[in-house]
Amino acid sequence: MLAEISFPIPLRRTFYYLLPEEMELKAAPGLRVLTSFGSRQAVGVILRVLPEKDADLTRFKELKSVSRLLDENPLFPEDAPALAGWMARRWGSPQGLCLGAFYAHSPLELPLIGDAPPAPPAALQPPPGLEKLAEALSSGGTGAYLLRLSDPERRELVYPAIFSAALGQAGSQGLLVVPDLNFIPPLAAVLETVFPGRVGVWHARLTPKKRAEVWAGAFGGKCKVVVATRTGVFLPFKALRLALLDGEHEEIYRQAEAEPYYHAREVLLRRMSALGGSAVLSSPCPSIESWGAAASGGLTLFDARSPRPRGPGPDVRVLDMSKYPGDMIARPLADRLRSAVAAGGQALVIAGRKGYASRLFCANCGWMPRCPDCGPGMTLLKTGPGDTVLLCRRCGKKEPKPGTCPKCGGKVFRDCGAGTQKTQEALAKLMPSARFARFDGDMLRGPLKAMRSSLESFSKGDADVLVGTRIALRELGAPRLSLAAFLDADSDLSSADFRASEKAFQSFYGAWRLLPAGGALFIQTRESGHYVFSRLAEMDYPSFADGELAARRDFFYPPFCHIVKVRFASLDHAAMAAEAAAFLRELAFLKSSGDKSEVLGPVAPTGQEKRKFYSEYYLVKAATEETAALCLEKARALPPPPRRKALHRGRSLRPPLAAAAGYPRARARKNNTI
DNA sequence: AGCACGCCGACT
DNA sequence: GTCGGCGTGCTC
Repeated sequence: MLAEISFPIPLRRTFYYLLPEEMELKAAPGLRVLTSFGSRQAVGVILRVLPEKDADLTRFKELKSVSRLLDENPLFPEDAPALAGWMARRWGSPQGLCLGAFYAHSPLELPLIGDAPPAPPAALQPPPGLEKLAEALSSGGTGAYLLRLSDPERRELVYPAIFSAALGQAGSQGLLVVPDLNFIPPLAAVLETVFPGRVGVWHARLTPKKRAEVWAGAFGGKCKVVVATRTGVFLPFKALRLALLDGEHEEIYRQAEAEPYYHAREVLLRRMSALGGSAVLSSPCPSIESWGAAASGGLTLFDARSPRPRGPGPDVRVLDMSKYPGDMIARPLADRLRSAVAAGGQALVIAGRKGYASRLFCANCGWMPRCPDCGPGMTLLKTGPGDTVLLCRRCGKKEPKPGTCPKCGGKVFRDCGAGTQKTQEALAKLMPSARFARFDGDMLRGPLKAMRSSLESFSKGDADVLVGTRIALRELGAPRLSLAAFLDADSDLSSADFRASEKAFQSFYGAWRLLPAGGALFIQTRESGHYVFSRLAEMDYPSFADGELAARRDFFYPPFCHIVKVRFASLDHAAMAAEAAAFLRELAFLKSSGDKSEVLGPVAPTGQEKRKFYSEYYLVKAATEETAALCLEKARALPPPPRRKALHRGRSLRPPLAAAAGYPRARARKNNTI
């Protein structure tokens, strides 16, 4: 008998190994094996056990034998190979890497499973409005729910009650996935009161010893609940009954930087459905995908916002920056900032993303160039030293920088858009005596201590002003917050991402929720006519989400289609064009498919003709998941153009360029959700 | 991914 | 003369 084995390597192939006779009966899909692989030993996972006659072995001179069977039972009762296969098709990564995500932390020798004490959880009264959800979860069975919470603080009340209701059965386990490392300690602490001594935490910064311990706790059942970051969706559980995804709209759940690509929300839903357990997606402002799923019945919506008689909420003011040409901080905001801080309040200032392309405007009248083809404001792009052009981030159109303002004839232009540092300097000038703290994306990467101390200085009240990027929002607890301001909402809105409006609204909404009734939310923009602002006044998320969903339907975007982004890159422009043309020929079948599937592009996002490196991408909007997967396969199967060895001679090219030199390689990946 | 092999420049 | 950097090819 043979075993078809998958290894955690970036290869889209599996390998056949001979099964020694004594393993023939024990071998089964989902079990790990130790084998010799090339010149080393490697752990792989059996996908299939098959007789020799069923495999095409003509290409091999000899078959190696499996050296050791590592497991007696699959680590994942939900069939990890099937889930990994689905992931591989859905996001286009090699199945071996997808499977590798599940098995990555499994020890060679599985831990002995001790008997877990069958302590019943402390029975908690479900919070008002959630009795039905608690009832549904406690009755067992399969379910997928969308939970709308009002304040972040309520999570610590609601989540323990939900887990308490769902995990009444002895041996059943729960998983709580959070978007941020900093959320783990407080949530683990409140769960600890329900399941004393049986709460594990899981994240990338665990020490090896702790990691092994929690892994074993989840696997063996000692952990009743694990509180985890994104990678927790791949943990093995003995009897997982409930998985709760906190902040389900957060972008962090999408892994797009390294293979395997995946979206933790979808993996979790799929996994719980395979297991026959329940999944709860929680957010104060659900993703439009989940909102759509709730509308179509895929998710059951529970609204658990506390009925708070807020009266008039915080003041929302959209400042049209074309009225304040040249100002980084408009006068009304500056005044309010000063008075808020003088009165002992705290202010949160959200700067545009660090390093984001800036916008050009006339210093005299505030006129701002817009894309003549599709409308949004154009961003400034440096093409060389002292050389800039205007770029539309939506369609990729480029325009020369105007010499004079077409509206007023002014000759002086300024650009806006500033990072957190520059912003802090400007604010310090405005309020010389204020104490500042800063929080941007870099701090998530840096040492935990630095991150915590920066946030704590604000949450404890030591700092008056926190300057940060959008991510500072979800980190925040601020006792005396009375003002929040977005200095440059346009950097979000002019993004090419079809999710731009959704993300912008979620940010505004997130800041608004942090504010007390007398507080104020300021938004600076040069796009005050943009439709997200028309819905800001009432801060009614459902009405925004309904409108957004309708727009997605009209313009055929997710969740109504599946998007495949295919990028071409090469040093050789002609070769790239040829490859792209070949790709478009392959996709000709879309037109005759009779559905709404279509191809957009090409878009050259960096688009610099003068550079020696070219790239462009296409967006395939596929009507079904299967069509999307097919397009992904077609892109991948494109014949590689002839290699040009000459380029590899002499001094070496750095890897990305080296890859581009030989192959104008097509890289494709699926980037929609649900 | 990892690992070996082979080609060249560099250094005891 | 070897050492080692990296480009290239292979893994049942």
